[in-house]
Amino acid sequence: MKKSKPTMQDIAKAAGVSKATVSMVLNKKDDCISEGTRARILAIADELNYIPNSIARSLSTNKSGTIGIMLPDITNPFFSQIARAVEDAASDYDYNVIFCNMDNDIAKEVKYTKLLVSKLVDGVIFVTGGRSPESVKILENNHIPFVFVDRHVQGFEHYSGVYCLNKDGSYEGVKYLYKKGKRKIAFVTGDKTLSISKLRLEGFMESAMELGIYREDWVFYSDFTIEGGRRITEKVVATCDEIDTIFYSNDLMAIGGMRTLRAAGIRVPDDVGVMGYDDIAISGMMNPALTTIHQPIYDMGIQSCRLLVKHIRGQLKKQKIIRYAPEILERQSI
Amino acid sequence: MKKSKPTMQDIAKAAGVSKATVSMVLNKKDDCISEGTRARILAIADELNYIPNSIARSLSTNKSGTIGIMLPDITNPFFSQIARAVEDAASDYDYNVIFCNMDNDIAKEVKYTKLLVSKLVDGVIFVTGGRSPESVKILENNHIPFVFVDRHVQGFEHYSGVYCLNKDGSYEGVKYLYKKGKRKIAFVTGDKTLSISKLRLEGFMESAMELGIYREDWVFYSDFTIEGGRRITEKVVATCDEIDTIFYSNDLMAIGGMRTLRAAGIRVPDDVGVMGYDDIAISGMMNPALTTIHQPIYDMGIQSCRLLVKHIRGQLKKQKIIRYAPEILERQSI
DNA sequence: CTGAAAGCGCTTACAG
DNA sequence: CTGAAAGCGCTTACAG
Repeated sequence: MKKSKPTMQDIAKAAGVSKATVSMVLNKKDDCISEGTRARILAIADELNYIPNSIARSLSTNKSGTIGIMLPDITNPFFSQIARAVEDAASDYDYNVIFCNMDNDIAKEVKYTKLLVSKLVDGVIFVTGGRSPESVKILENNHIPFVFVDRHVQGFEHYSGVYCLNKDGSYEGVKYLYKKGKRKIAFVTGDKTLSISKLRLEGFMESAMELGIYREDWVFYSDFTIEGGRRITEKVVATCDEIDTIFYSNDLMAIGGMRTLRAAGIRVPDDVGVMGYDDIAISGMMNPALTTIHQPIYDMGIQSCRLLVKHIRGQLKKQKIIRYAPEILERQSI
Repeated sequence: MKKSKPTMQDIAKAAGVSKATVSMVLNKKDDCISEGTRARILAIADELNYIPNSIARSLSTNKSGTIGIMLPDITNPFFSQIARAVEDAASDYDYNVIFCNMDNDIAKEVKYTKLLVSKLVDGVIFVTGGRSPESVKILENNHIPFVFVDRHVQGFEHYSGVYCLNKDGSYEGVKYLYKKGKRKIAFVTGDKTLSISKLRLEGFMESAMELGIYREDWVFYSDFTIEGGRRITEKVVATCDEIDTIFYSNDLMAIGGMRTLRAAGIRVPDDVGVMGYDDIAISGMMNPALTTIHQPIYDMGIQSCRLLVKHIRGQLKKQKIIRYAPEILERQSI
């Protein structure tokens, strides 16, 4: 029942050595410490339930042992999956992870970035295609390594990141739909300022044009949420009743959309087919199960963290970009 | 282009004052600093893009400004919702949050707890009804405040926590089903070692017995995941074809279960009704939309963080428990 | 094989 | 109104 946490000093006193010696054995830099001293120190540390003060450690070493992950919203299954992967990988390297919900809000982004800098995070995973390069610049000025996942910040295309080829996904998606006999395809894209929105739209347009089925008035804009999907689908239903397929550029919108279609008495896939993008965990549970573009979300998270750790350790001379290929996952909504 | 982060010393030198003075103005404890000095210091700090080193600050103040949240799996919508709420509330108080995925693994739990202690977290939100009190004891020994959410650790029932009355939920749920004409109800409970599993089962049993519809062989055990729901549902379908309802003790299992029922050609709600528990965000999007027991998940998260902060600030003399009442949310699966 | 000492960047009484 | 000094709990050359 000691009033406060034991320190190295306490152990040192009890063992009759200096705290330098204690530090060495506790950090396994004890090549040259006698077996007896080491055993004694270890025993005392154990008995005292000693837990090192890593804040003090950080102050000397200038490393915090924590990384940050900045994402739009942990509640979105896509991001929680990434966060999970990052944390799993980080944990293997003995890093903790601080998460920050940005909500696509630049002010929040900057505020959090500064907080992470002040906490001396060793690196950050950036999963928010902020319209503003400000936060990234702050990181750079403070020499904190970062890697993008899924989406990058404008002007930082060549920095380290892990992506899944977005343009290819929607490009191939349209081809698949065409092969399935679909000719009247509406496309719903997300937040215009995001690189992934643009890329997915580009892929759609290119493919649809090549096949001669592109119609400008069948392209709709919404945001990447269930609510966004519901809202825009009402509009799609109201404005064009001749379409045979809705291709949503993420699963969350597709899920919201299917709900709206159902409420409107439109059957999926009989009356209209629905295609998603991402393949979040829940998509296979929908009724009908959602046909979508699969991305290896978990793997992307793992790789991003490994990449980050390499940067932190200085094992990478230059920026590195990892690209995955998306795959069409056929289920029942087409 | 300075090689390393500017410190208070740098500002002090540039302003021709001591770092004590700089510290005071930057921390707004500047009642007695002349307007001129303050302005000068602020201007220099701004020009240098000074970001305080909060690690150093922590070492002096013995507070880290971060809290930890320990949960089973951030990928589970229930927990990501809590995590989101906690982070929102924490952010209002200028706390960062570190999240840890426990996976119901005691070894991980203990490891993470020590890590959080070593990082000097100011408090922790504990959302994992660990079978073992070990982690909680470590927290206690190190005088780190914690509050439970949703589930508590055995033997710590009287510690601060935020709960939704679990027994009441399933108790009322059965009554509701009975009122709907259901008499042959199978109940699927989760991990036996968790307090919420026991409580929900108790509520079910009590209610079913009162109504004279309890059948021991209609109680099934699985775990709180989609996969767990799928697996157990196969068994339910195989062993009893006379049941008219399956009451799952969380939504994730119900969602998995509906998938299995569909695959088996069993229609919901026509052939068998399905009832969930939790009301996670996705439940309303299912087809049929899931009838479930609503819990105010987000609010619970917010309250837990506020409670924690009060503990941290020493504004609470004793432990405090907040209880919410669950509500039946009628949708279409019954 | 081990200790004394300086330093990491702050905060906080205490003086003046 | 402001500065000098000690201290937070570690790590890390450097001596011996």
